Amino acid sequence: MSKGATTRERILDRAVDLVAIVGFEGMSLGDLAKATKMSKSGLFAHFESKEDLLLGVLETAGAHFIDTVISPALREPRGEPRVRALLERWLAWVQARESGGCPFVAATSELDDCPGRLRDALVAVQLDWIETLATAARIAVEEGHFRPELDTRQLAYDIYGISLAFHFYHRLLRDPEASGRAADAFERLLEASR
Amino acid sequence: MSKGATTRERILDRAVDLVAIVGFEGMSLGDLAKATKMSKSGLFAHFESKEDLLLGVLETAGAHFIDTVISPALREPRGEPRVRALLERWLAWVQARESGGCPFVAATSELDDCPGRLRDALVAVQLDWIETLATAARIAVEEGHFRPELDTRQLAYDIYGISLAFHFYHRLLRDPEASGRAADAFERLLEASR
DNA sequence: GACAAATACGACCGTTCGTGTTATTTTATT
DNA sequence: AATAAAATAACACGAACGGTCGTATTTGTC
Repeated sequence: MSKGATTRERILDRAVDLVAIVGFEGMSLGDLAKATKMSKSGLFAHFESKEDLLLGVLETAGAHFIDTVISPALREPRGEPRVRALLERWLAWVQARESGGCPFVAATSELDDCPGRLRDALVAVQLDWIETLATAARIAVEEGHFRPELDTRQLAYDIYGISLAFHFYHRLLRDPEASGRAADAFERLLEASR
Repeated sequence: MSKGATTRERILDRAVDLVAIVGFEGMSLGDLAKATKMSKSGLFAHFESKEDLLLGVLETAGAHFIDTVISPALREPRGEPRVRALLERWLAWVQARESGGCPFVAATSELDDCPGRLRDALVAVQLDWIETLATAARIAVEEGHFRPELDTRQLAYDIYGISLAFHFYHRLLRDPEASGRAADAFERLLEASR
């Protein structure tokens, strides 16, 4: 791989962290230049525009998400264990970034009213995630772990809610019981799905 | 009331709407000046600093929230009807702002990593809301609508999650089934609480 | 109607924004 | 070692940022 591509990746990796902390709009090229110890122009030469850079950030974050949340969970046995792994990995994904939280959550509030490629990319990532949850649930039905008539897309919604509530309790309220609350809600949800 | 105070309120009202759309960091004094048809300096004379203005925005939004969500719900009969009203009013509060959504949700991602008066004010509003939910649930236990051993603070967490998932489904994904999903989740939650 | 206070304005400050252009350094190839 | 190419830096730009200031206009009081 060329040095340019390597540098580009390094920039995007730092940008993902920064975006999670200061938000999409909040991250300036100057900030990112300092964080990467590059000049603003040297950094910017790797991208056509700031929107292009931010698209790269979403892409990179998506790849990280797949690597650290989805792929490991998919290696768990089909059925309930896999569903369980998906939530647990997601919680860990949020907790691992002690400052910033989930970059997709951070991006949502800023982009939900701004039509464009950035918003589209974010929606695509979120739909993929929800689809992954629903599919894992459907497999759990097939495996006989969950009730046959279970609405798996509704289950995906429910898990999504538990995740978001955790994110807010943990990061805004700094509630030490956040993960306990999430676990409690999740166990009851699984129980009701069997 | 003096004319100055009236103008200040008018500014803050517009600012609440604007903040919900473009976010806390996203709203510039210039934008707000245009939205209020005032000069930037004439507008700014009503505030010590931008942080002071944003604190006013949080305060104003909090007052609106109490008027349109909490107070009407508290007029419902004690117990389950009141709990139900709280969620329904919250969903309506989000849907009413067709652009922007809930200003507190918008503010959270931007402020959760920025210690200061703004963050403190936001946390206070959210804690009040969660407290309100938990109290309504506790009353429902007293009234015999819910199980005596119900963990009412956990129920508040669960409702919080349903609300957030709705916000994201509705505003980011533009899912037309968002409110149906929320209703479904809520009914099951109530059922399990009885 | 005069006058003081309250309110709003336009012009402007220094800074930073995203984004070009141009020059210098680093890397790869011969 | 020389040279072409790639990568980075330096610098400049117009616009917008939060914020200040002196002045004009409106307002309420006598």
